[in-house]
Order: sequence, then C-alpha cells, then structure tokens
Amino acid sequence: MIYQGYKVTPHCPRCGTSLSSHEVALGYKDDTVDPSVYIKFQIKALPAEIAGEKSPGFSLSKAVSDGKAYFLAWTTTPWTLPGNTSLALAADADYAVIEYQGDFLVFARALMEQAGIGDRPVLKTIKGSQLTGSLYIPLFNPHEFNVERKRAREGQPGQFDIQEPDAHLTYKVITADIVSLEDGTGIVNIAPAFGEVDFLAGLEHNLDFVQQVDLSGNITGTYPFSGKFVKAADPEVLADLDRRGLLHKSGKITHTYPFCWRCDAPLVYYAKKTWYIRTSAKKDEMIAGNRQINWYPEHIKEGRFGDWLQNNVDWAFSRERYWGTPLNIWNCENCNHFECLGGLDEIKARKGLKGFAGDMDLHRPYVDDISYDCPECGGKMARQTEVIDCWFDSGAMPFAQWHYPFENDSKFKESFPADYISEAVDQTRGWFYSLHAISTLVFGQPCYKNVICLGHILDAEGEKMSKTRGNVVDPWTVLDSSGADALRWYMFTSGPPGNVRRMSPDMVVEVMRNFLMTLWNTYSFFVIYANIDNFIPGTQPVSLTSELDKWLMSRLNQLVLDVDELLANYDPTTAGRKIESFVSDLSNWYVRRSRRRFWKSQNDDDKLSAYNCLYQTLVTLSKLLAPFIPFVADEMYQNLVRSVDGKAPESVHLVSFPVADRDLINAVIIEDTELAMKICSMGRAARSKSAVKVRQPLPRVVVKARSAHEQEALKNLCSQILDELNVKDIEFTSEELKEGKAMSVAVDGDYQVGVVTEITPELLQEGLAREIVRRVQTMRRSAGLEIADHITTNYLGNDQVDNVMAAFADYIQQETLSVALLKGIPAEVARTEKFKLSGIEVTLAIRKQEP
RNA sequence: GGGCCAUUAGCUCAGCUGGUUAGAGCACAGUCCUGAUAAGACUGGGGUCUGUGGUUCGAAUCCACAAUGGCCCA
Repeated sequence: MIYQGYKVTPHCPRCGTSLSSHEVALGYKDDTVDPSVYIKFQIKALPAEIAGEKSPGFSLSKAVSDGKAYFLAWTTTPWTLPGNTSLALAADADYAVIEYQGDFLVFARALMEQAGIGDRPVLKTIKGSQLTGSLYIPLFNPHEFNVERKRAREGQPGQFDIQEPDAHLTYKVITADIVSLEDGTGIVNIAPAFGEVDFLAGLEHNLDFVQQVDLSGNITGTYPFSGKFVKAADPEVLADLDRRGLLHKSGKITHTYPFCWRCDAPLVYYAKKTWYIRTSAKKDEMIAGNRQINWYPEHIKEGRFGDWLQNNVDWAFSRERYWGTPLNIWNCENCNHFECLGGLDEIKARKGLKGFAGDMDLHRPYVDDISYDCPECGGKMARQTEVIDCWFDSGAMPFAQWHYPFENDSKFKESFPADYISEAVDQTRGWFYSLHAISTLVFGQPCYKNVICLGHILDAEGEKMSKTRGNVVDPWTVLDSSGADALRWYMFTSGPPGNVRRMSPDMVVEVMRNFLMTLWNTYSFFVIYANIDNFIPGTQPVSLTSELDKWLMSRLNQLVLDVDELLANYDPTTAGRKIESFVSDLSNWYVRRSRRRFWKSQNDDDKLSAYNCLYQTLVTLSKLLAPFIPFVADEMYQNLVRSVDGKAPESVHLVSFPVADRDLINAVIIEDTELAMKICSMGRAARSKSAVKVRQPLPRVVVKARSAHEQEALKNLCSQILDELNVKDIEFTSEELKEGKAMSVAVDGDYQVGVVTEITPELLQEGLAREIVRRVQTMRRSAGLEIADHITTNYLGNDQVDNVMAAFADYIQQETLSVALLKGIPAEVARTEKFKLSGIEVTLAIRKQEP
C-alpha cells in the first residue's frame, strides 16, 4: 500500500517541501497576475506524410527548410521553457499556417483571434494528428547551459538515465487529450519536470526530462538568468527569447494559482521522489463506507465529500521536514532494499542495530542515528529522512490517542467508531478525509457515524476573514463584551450550521439582550421573590389548578420533547430557536400574568403552585440549555438546585437530559392560550387607538371569534384576558363590531375585538388608585428602597383624593407595602412629589418603615 | 474551466411536501406598560421574494438558463 514514486508535486520553494493536495487547497488565489506569452518553436522536420505533400502556392516543407516555420505555443510560466522537451497538440483539431512578418506560424485555427492574428489569410490547414512526430529545435539546448538531460528508464518511473550531449538536439511533437481549444494556441508546452500532466506525458512518450530548477526555486546551470528565483527569471527568459526573435507576443493574464498556505510563496510543480499511500486501491471501500455516514447538511455526502472520494488520488504522505512523526522506512544504502518497521519490538529485533537506546526519543535528530544490517546484502540500512504528513497523525487520532493496538484495547473499542464529529466544510479534504481514509485502510470501516459540517464565518461584508486582510473579528472583544455563552447562542441560533454566515459583534450583543437577558431576568425574578417568601422547592405538592400553570407545564414538556428530538436529528438551530420562543413566552406571558400571584401576601396554594411551576421550568431550562450555554446553565443550576439539595449532582453537566412528561402536555390549552394571546394583542391595539391609558380600567371588551368553540375556550381563559387588558368584563358577539364614540375596534381576519371606552366615576376612581400606586412605586425606586421594604405613605389632595385613598386603601397598601396611608405631609420624609393626575393635584410622600 | 451551496424588508434570518393578505428579531419613528427587565406592548414606514423564461387554475416554493457571492476542485 506504500510506494515511492517519482512524481510531480506542488512544491513550496521557500519551505523546501512538497504540499499535499489538501494543503494546496488552502492557498489558491483567484486574482494572480502572471505572464501570458506566445512563443515560437522552430520546426526542424515534418513527418514524412506531409513533408512530401505538394500544394499549389504554399509549401510548408519549404518554409521548414528555410528555417522560417514555427509552432506557436502559449504558456503562463516562461521559467519552465528551458525544461520544455515536447509540444502537445490536439489530434482532432485543425491547425492553420499563416504568414506573419516573414515567418510561418502553426497554431490551432479556432484560436487565431486570441493570438492577435485573426485577420491573416490561412495558407494551409493540417490536422493535429498529421503533425505528430514533427521535430523542433529546443529554445534552450540543456547541454549548452550545463544542465543534465535525462530519460526515464523503461518501466521504472523512479529511475532515470542521463543522456549524452547533442549539439543538434531536437524534440518531437506529440498529441494529447488535455490540449484545450479554449485558450492558448492549441499547442501546449510540455516540461515533464514541472507538471503532473507533463510528467505523465513524458513517461508515456518516453520524453526527455530536464530539471533546471533546484528545490529552492532557483534556476541552475549557466543560463543568462541562472541563480534567479523562477518568478524573477520570467522577464529575463522572455527578454532572451525576444532578442532571438522567438517571442511572438507577451501580455498578462489574471487567473487562479496556488500559493503556500504557510508562507504565501507561489507553488512550483516539481518532479521529485515522494512516498505515497495507494489510497486509490481502496477507493470503492471508502465510497461504500461514506454511504453509512450521516452528513449534515446532507448534500456534502454525495456532493463535496462524495466527489472527493470519486476523484481519489494516492496520498503523498512524506514530508521533507524536521518536526513531525518520522517516516518509519529504512533502506539499504548498498542494494536499495526497503523495510518498514512497525514498532519498537521490530527495531530491537534488527541485526547489527546501531544508534539505538532503550529510552531514546524516537524523533529527529536522534532517530536518524539508528541503522542496522541489511538482511539482503549486509549493507547499512538507514532511515528515509522524511517525516509523515501531520494530516496522517490527525487521521490516526481514533486509535493513536489510546496508543492502540499496543494497549487500551477496551477503551479504544468503546469509542470507535465515534458517534459524531464536527468541523468546517474545508475539512472535507482535510480531517474528514484523513480520518476516513485511514480508518478504511486499517479497519475497513468508517470511524464516525454523524458529521455536522460547518459553513465558514464571514465578515459583515460577506468576505472571508483573514489576518492579512485585517477584517478579522477578534473573538476576545466579543467574549469580553458579550460573553462566551452569548457567542455560543448566536452561533447556534443565527442560522443553520452548514450555511456561511456574516458576522459582526453587534449580532452577538443582540442575542445577549434578546435572549440571555430575558432568561436571566426571569430567573432573577424568581430568585428575588422566592427569597422574600422563603420558598423551598420540593416540599409542597404541585397542584395544577390554574389554567396558566397547566399551560406552562404543557409548553415546557412539549419543548423538552421537541428539543430532544431536534438534537437527536443534529438540528441545534431549530432546537435553540424553540427554546428562545419558549423563554420569550415564559417571561412575557407566564411571569407577566402571574406577577400578582407572587406578590400577594397570603401563602396559599395558588402562590405555591406558581412557585413550583416556575421553579420546575427554570430547572428544566437549565438542563435543556446546558449543551448550548454551559456557563449560564450551570450558574442557574447551582443556585436553583445545588444550594437547596447538597445531594444533587455537582453540576448541570452531570445531570441527565430532561425527559418530557407527555401526560402534562395539553394541546388544547396550548392552542386556546395562543388564541387568548391573540385577542389580547388585538385588545391592546384597540386600546391604544382609543388613546385611553392602559392604567385606566374600562368596563368591557367585546370579542367576535370564529366559532362557538373558540368562545368557550376564551371564556375559560377570560380572567387572563381581563387582567391583561385592564377591563372589567368580557362579552362575545357574532355581529360585526362598529367603531364608535364609546367603542374602539381592532380587526384581524375573522377576528374583531372592541373596547368600550365609557369611563364611569367608579372606574375613574380606580384608575386614579392605579396611578397613585404607580407613582408611589416609582418613588420607592428612586428613593433606593428594597423591594420588600415597608413604608408609610402620606398624601395631600382634594376630596376626590381622600375618597380614592379610602376606597382603595387595601389595594394601595398591598401593592406599595405601605403600613399606613396618612393624610398630611410631615417634615421628615424620604421623598415628596407633586403630581397632576387626571387634572387633580396630588402630593405624595413616603418614608421607610423600620422593622 | 468543473462541482456544491446561497440570494426573501436597511441588517440577521423563518417560510421551500406548490394554495387566503410573504413573517420574526434588530434598527428607525410615535404612543403605551413596568418594583424581574440592557426587557415588553401597540401603531407606522420599509418587499418586483436576484433576474429571465417555463410547468400549473395557482409559484418565494418545482424546472431551465443567467447574474452575484461563498466554498471546493482543476
């Protein structure tokens, strides 16, 4: 499965190493500007078939013998031209001969326009196949510049024979499938040392091999441009050709070219020795294994990853580096015998072992000292100096992390194959592949069952974030200002994980305010009141008599059901969004509607039921949220559970995920409450149109629902509606509601909600009482009083004020925790304020009542 | 050059097994509510659902092509 090949690999001249295909993938740049040049190769001889051909008027043979006939080839890498050893044509294409400045140029007829000579008459048309075997004179005869010309030994791709110098060297023309008629001239520069296609063509046609560039990317030999880096040599190569009349046209092209992901140097395709894993032999197994894996999003499976497996090529896994896992292949310096050693035991068993100590560090440089006797010839066996591609290490993780198969047999088997892995989409060629390839090679099966494949995070403009571009959102600024859990929640809920997403810190701030603060405030509401009332969870029976509580328990258990199922289906986004809308309803409906139940002074069943429901809900939420926002969830859990139950698991992360109680799910209540919410929303709209403040109670709301069934449902929930809309009565009708002097109406589809805006003296008085409560509360707050502090309230006003204070004394006192309502303003008060309420002047004063 | 994904309000996204009037949050303006609130409610402005064809009684939704962006490959 492992072999050494002489193959062309992308090579980084600065790092001095070849790159794997997944590394190359990291460094493509779209807007690379390179030379676009048309070069003339002088034709020396034509194949006999067309050489003898007579044609009236024009003879290509004569032009050849006059030294005026040229193949016109196109390239973007002038520095490879000294290594050119052939030209490739498309067999089926028509090639035209035209005259240009006294020379006769041959190139694909279809591409005349691009070469800038479309207006010339075509003197002759020849099929590419007819030109095969033509000979041409090299642009640079390697022997003149002290560069070796080699040729592959028949059947041994890794071995080359050096060719004798030849002052009259010619190269031959071949045909190849890869020749494009889209761009260029239909005649392709073949330099077997500098391209994979070129190298393979070289093997197939037994072409010469000229390698005039060293591993640092510098031109060797004695060319005028020797010693230059390849890219720097480009203009000088062109200048040299131009001087000799061999440069037809020179320009620039913008195209995609790979660069080193590590150091940004342009990559050079370079033939050199590399160790390969013959993964292509296991291609079918890898494809079969992939069918067992669940991919999210699903299209990756047969799309990007499936394509990658279909087009599998052998894994070039050796690296010319210092750091890394040493390649465990030794070979004999004398007879070239190879051995691959599988472990320490095998090393120790070698005859004539030198440079080995029992406790040695088996990395470079120490490992390089190990040698032993060749079992074939007795020569010295030395380690190949390369290290192993670190992607191989990453792919070996499932067993390497346990040092399996040397130990931890059971630990390995427990965790293999993995249930789930996650990485970004670029890793289809990286970690996803290295894991899958090695697992298939070693175990014949996949090593992961489920994958969430993440899309990339882009900046606010939709551009890829990159350090060089400076558009990176620093994670620390987000973590410092909004927190890790806010960032997590944003990532989970802002969009499906497989999508790319634009990101700016503002979005995380929004998440914090919208979701986390709502959650936290609900939690802290509970904590404040539970502390005031000394509520101890678990000691009181839960009796679900209140419709509101039944609704909350229904919603909660439905939520648990939904979230559990969504997470099982690898959809954290929808799960998170469900939690979000639940928390919003919890805060804006349940707590809002239940407020008075917590505030009232009697510790009755209703109050306990409210506490228990809210408590259970918050605890369950902390468990549901634990995988999403581990810090906030555990903080809630610590205070809600651990502080009252020392025997509870230490952390929410050690608690089992909640299981829904299906018996508590009442779909009818959920639906009915939704309707009640809708009616309230319309009622608020009607109220706000009437311009009567919500604080002012109104006599009646009139509802036109769609059916008698809906009317019944709303009747059951009418206390919630009355309270929410601050009206005294609810009435149902099947008549159209009319907007009028004492009626404000909101319409939505088949629903109509009208508010009767007649204000009786009694209602006005009650409204006044609410105004007074509201003012006192605001004063308490500004005075810096605690919620549970008791006060004495003093007041001053006309008879009407006196009447209100008398009629609503209980209500005002309970709401404001006033031990007394006293007429007259004493000198020593915490705060005095004067108001005009509905045209009536009132002066209020409060002072804290010391216990 | 090939492949995959996306494109819906100023922004971030729902809606995609075709079917009443395309929704939410943020942002903006005004009004209201509030002793849990960096919250909330109501109203308002803001949309040729990227474009062009096609299928259909009916298309944001299905099909084809194109444009733009992102990713991967060459």
